Amino acid sequence: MLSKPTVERLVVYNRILKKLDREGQKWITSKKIADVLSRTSAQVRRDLSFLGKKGKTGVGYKIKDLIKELDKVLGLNTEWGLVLIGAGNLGRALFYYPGFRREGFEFRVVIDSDPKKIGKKWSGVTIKSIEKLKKSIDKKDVCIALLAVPAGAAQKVTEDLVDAGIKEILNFAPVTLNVPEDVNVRYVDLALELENISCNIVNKSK
Amino acid sequence: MLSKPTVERLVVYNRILKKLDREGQKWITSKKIADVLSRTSAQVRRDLSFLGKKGKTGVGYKIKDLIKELDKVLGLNTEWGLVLIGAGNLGRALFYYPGFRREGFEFRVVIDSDPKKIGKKWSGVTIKSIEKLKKSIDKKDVCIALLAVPAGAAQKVTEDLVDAGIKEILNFAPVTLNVPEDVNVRYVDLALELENISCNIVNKSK
DNA sequence: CCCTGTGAATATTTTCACAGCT
DNA sequence: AGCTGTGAAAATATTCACAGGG
Repeated sequence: MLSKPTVERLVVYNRILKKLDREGQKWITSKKIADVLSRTSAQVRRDLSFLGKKGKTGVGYKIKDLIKELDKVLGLNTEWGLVLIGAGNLGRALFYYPGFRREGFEFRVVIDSDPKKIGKKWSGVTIKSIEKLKKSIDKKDVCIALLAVPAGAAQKVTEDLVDAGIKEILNFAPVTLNVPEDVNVRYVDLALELENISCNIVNKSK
Repeated sequence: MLSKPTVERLVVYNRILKKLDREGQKWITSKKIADVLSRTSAQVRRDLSFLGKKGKTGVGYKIKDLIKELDKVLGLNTEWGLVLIGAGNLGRALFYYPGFRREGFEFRVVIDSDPKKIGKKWSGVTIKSIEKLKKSIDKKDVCIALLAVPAGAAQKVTEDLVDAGIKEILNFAPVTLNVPEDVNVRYVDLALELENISCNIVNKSK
């Protein structure tokens, strides 16, 4: 239950609903949500039906209730501690990305291998060496790692993360990581995103 | 033919094959590719079968041939011009991300709205104002836009991009974009990636 | 009458399993 | 013997379509 494609859509619905809520709207129909995303209303209803009965027949869904329910299912009513591995250009962009904090994700530990960076502070978080990983994440209650290191370093660092007890990794390095079964990796691969697009262009005519 | 999930996997196969090629390997089997990705060999064969008959029964695939074929299908045997919209932290990380150039993607135009940034140069590319968009991309033969602006600015900029003739957008802004039918948007939504992970953690026990 | 919730139908994707080539 | 390519089966995911509530 709650398949991957469904979760992928629920997070988007949640985002849309929060925007409507900020704009002062109270109620929404499955059709309206569907239209924003160019999907079918049946799919939206099916997806939302996993939250338990929440809609009002003939009227639609109460936005505030839906958000509350979605936040619960998506785990957004807690604070999540993050560790960032790699304080380069991409790492910095992630660290200062405003969208994380807003949804309860907080960088508590930053790791880099460059001695010139170690000891520097980013908004009060001191950049540490990988040796300090386990101690830091235990102390700061961190359970999700963001990996923004060069491809060549990624597998080694991943093993350090696994040793330190991390079970969830968001990987930006352009390599497939080898991890134990109980560790979950999500891939954000920027070059591959562009390749999907170029494939699109090339095969558009067909 | 060539469904979205298939393309999503083909780009990954291509990456793996290029690594093996650099390491000097000549031949590969579907099973070996599958193992790296924790998938089934049948799926790899099915995916690769869309390239036309390329495997050798009893032996496997010649890595160089596969790469050549994949590059062709994925549109990687050409140079692609990119325009970056938004020269903030994320924009800079994207601009200097080494993985793009390597696969033939080149930033040729950079746009920002901040007068303090306009006129500055990044590796020889001058940051311009949005008014210069159409002229710049026409001159520089750009067909893919990377959108790295704040949520509030994204829809407006998108319309400028569409007016300028862009048909492919890789959007990093955390909003759903409204575009004409013939314009394709791919979403990279960093906060939503983390929400998928937190949902994972919360529902892991179930 | 409008919109939800959901069985049933359809479409898509993945896996099985094996014939056939080397 | 080992591995590909692919029909056929199975599993997933999406859409249809309508009963039923307000």
